[in-house]
Amino acid sequence: MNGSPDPERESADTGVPPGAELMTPAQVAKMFHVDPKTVTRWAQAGKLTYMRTLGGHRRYRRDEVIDLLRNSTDDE
Amino acid sequence: MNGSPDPERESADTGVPPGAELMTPAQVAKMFHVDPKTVTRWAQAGKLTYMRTLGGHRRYRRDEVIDLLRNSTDDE
DNA sequence: AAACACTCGGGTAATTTGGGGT
DNA sequence: AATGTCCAAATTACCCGAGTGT
Repeated sequence: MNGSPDPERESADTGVPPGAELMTPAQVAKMFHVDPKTVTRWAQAGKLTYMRTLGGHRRYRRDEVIDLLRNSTDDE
Repeated sequence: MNGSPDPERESADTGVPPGAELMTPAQVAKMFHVDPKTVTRWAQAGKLTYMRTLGGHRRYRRDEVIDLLRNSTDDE
């Protein structure tokens, strides 16, 4: 039989470090209470880092959004 | 100083060459923050190479997924 | 053998994209 | 300069029942 016990049946380690999780435009838009289109403009303006799905949709980094939200939520 | 435990140990056990490890649809989906079904569409569209289990389930190359992720990142 | 999570298909809503205009 | 809305096309998300689990 199998000598190995079962060290790991389902490794959840996708290689995605904490803070690198991605968000959809709608998610970010709701956090700022703005239109998703506005979030897109921020991304295009280079104010927000993003990556794209293979279909071309943008995905935003959660940690960066949180950081931006902090800076804007606190009246500078 | 090395905080990293050890990124991979399966290759030593299975004899699979580095970078050739396979990922499930759910794993890939989490990395892109999309639905597993979407990953399937990418595969069907030829945007992602895949193998199949004997039962017909798709498996993706971690190597290629990581590369696609890095290339789609708009980080300058 | 049974149970549970995940994936397979298809089909149909909801979201996103890009450009243009207020 | 910055934001919200309208449009059409494309992409993605959720629904189901049935099969897989290197």
